[in-house]
Amino acid sequence: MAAKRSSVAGKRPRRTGASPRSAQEPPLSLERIVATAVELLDTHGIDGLSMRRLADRLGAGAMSLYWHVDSKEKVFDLALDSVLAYRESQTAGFQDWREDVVHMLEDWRACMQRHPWSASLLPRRALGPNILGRLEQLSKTLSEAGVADADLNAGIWSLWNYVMGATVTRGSFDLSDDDRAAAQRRLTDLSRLYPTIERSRLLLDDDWDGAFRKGLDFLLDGIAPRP
Amino acid sequence: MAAKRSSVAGKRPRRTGASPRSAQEPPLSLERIVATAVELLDTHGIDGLSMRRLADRLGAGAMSLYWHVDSKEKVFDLALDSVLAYRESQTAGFQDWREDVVHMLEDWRACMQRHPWSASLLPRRALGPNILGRLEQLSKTLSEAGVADADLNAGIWSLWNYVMGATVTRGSFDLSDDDRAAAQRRLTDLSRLYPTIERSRLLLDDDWDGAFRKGLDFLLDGIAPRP
DNA sequence: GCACTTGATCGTACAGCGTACGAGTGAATC
DNA sequence: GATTCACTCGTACGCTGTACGATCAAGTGC
Repeated sequence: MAAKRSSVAGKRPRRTGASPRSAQEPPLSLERIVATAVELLDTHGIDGLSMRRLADRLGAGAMSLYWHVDSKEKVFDLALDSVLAYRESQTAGFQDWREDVVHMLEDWRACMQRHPWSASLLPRRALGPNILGRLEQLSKTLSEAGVADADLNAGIWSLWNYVMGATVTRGSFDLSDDDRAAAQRRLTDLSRLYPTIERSRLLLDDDWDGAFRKGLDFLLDGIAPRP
Repeated sequence: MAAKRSSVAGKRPRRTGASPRSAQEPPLSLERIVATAVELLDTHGIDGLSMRRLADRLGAGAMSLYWHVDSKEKVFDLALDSVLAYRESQTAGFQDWREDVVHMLEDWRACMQRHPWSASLLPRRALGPNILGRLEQLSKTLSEAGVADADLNAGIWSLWNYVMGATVTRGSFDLSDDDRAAAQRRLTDLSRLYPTIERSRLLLDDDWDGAFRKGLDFLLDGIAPRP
């Protein structure tokens, strides 16, 4: 069971194995597999990724993937974490800790927005290095800002939850133009049932970025250490 | 295409059709299908629901389901919304609007916690009546509490996102005892990489309810109308 | 040069999936 | 008695993830 390969790739390239492939096709590697999986996910969505398709794109046989990877699940986990790579310098070091947090979380959200399938992968137990790294960064920033120890974990989690929720919600509520028209019609029909929603145009408003920022401010108002 | 049945069930029961089933087996109905799907999801998880299995449990042939339901996707949508049924009276009418909101959102979260598979279904475009109803209730409460119009939608979304995120996060971070031990070990190993996380025991803390409540308070602090 | 191990690839096969299609059934209606 | 309607279901197709074992190239020990 499990892959035969140890977690790290062998050092020497060891000229490619049995494959009589198109001669100069590069050999399989975890990196190539993950990168191609992301490609496939981006273009064909979460149902468009199958092991056979993935292997095809790599010019390999389907079962060859399993030497590098335990299972399809693992491919998903790796794809998710790979998409969340980050450079610390980009998102920290401003004057204000609030600004730091906003940058970090907006960047996180932007990453996931670029790869809409990633939201579907969130409810899985995947703590890759990038996810943990971002958590650490957030945690450190809040801690240094002077948030009380008793509030620290709750603060981290609430920010975290907020970002997760925003990306998940966006996936389910961001409507295509057709959907929008249909929703408009349906909502008008149903304005008796949902008058407040209808009046505020909650479902039709599409300033997601603005709303995200505003909600973040609400949250930070509550988290900020009291004088 | 699509189901031949119109959205509402026929009025007369019209004694059961061709099926030579075990005689007094009740006939198929949308309600029975959805209820059984939820059962199956609860016991076997999201991958445990297949149309064949579902039909088996109902004492029917697999293809019979498709007269009542467009596709498996639809079953998911219906199952999700059915689990989110609510009674308005249970979650509103307290003195304080904040208390109302807390009750509503804690109830929402509890519903989803009872059916862990529901978190995986969130990133889909499913606006069932129960989801919309709860949104409406939240929206109305905030509006009546005097939240400024300009802040209203952002407030609703941020609360919404927070709850969504909390249920999704819980799914991915709530560890079994074995996991917990492994994480403990791994985290200690990696405490160089993630010192702040390690020190705050962020991943080991399991007072989810408390943290949820606390984060909600942070958010409500920010949303509350200023005097 | 030869046997053997190791790293990597792949073909075949299996069980299961969602569902298109069309046939079949009994009751209601004309 | 013929027709229509509401509903059920068997078969079949193309697809899925992956277990198993065969295969081959390069490296190692003699």
